[in-house]
Amino acid sequence: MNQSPQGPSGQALLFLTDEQLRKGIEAMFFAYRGFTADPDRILEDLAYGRAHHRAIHFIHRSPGTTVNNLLAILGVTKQSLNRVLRSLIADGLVSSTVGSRDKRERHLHLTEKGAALERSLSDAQRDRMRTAYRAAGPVAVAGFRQVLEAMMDDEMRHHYMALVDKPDAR
Amino acid sequence: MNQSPQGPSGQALLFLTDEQLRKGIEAMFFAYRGFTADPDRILEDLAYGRAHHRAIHFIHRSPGTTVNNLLAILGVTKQSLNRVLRSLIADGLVSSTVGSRDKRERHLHLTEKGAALERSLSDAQRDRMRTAYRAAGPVAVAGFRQVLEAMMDDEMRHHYMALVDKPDAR
DNA sequence: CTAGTCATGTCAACAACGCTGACGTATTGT
DNA sequence: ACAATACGTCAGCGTTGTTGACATGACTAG
Repeated sequence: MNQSPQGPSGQALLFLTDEQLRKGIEAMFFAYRGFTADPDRILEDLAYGRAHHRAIHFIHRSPGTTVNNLLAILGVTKQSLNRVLRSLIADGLVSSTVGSRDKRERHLHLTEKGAALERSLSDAQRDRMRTAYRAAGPVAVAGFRQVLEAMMDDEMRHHYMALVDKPDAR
Repeated sequence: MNQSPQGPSGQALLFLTDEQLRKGIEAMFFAYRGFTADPDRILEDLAYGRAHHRAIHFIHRSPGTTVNNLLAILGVTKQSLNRVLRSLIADGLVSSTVGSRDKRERHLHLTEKGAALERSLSDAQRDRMRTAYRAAGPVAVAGFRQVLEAMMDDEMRHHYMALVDKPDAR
C-alpha cells in the first residue's frame, strides 16, 4: 500500500505516504467548503445556487461563449444548464444573442446587472483567497497551483489551461 | 481592487494580483471535479452518493464517533445525515451501538463490508492524489496544504487539525 | 435540393442531498 | 421533578444533477 515509498536510490519519498495523501484529501474536503462558503451566502438571498454562480463566472470569463462550450466546461447536461440559463436570462442577468456566423449558436454575455452580481461574488471569493495566499506566501501558492493542476482530469486541465492564460475581462 | 499589490517597502507582491487569485479559484474548481471523480464512479453503481462517501470516510477515521460529532464535521443537518446513515446501517456497512457511558449516544463503526468499500473508495482517491503529488514534488505539496489550510473556515480548520494528526486506523 | 447532422430549447420524470419545522423517546444532569 | 441532550423520524420543499424524448431551425455533404 505504499506506506513508505522509497526512490530507486533508496531516498525516502516521505511525502508520498498514505498518511500524507490522506491529509491532502481531508484538506481538500475542508478547504472546498470554505472556498464556496462566501459566494453561497450571497446567493442564498437571491434564490440562486452554486450552479448559477458557475454559469455567471464562466460567462464572465468567456464573454460570447456558446451554450455548447459552457456545457463542456461545466461538465453537466444541457438540461441542467438550460434550467439555470433560463432563470438567469429571465432575470436579466445574462443575454443570449443569435450567432452571426452560425445562427444555430447563442452567444452568452453578462448584462450590467449580471456583471454586478459577478463582481460581488468574485470579490467575496477573492477576499478569502487573498487572505489564504498572503498567509501561505508565494512559494506555497506556486505549489498549491501545481498540485491542483496535476489533480485535474485531462479534459478539465485542457479547459483550465485555455482559460488561465486569457486576460480577465475586468 | 488590488491589481498590483505593493509591500510597504515597495516590493511587488505579484502573487496577490487578481489574476493570480482568479487562477487559484479556477484551479480549485477544476481540481475538485477530479478529486471526486474516481469515488463517484465507484459509488454510482451502488446507489450511493458523495454524502455516503463522506460519512464512510469520517467513520473510518474516527471509529466509534457519535452522530453529533459526525454532524459537526460534515456540517449538515441531522435529517440529512440520518437519511444517509439509515441506508448505510440497513445495508450492513455501518454499525450503530448504544453508548456505554452515555446511553443516549450511538457509536458508529464500519463493518467489514463497510471497511471494504472504504478501502476501495480511498484507494481510488489516493491513487489520483499520489500521481498529483509525485508530479508536483514535495515542496509543492507542502505549499498545497498550507494554502488549503489557510482557506478553511475556523471551525472547519479546527476539525481538520484534530483529525490530521491522528494515526490512520488502517 | 435533399438528407443528415448540429446547436439549442423544452417537457416529463426521477434521484441525491441539502434545508426547515415539528414531534417523540430515552437518557442525563441540575 | 424538570430541563436539556442525543437521537430518530415524518412531511415537505428547493437546487442541481440525471435520462429519454421530441421539436425547431441552421448548416453541410452528397
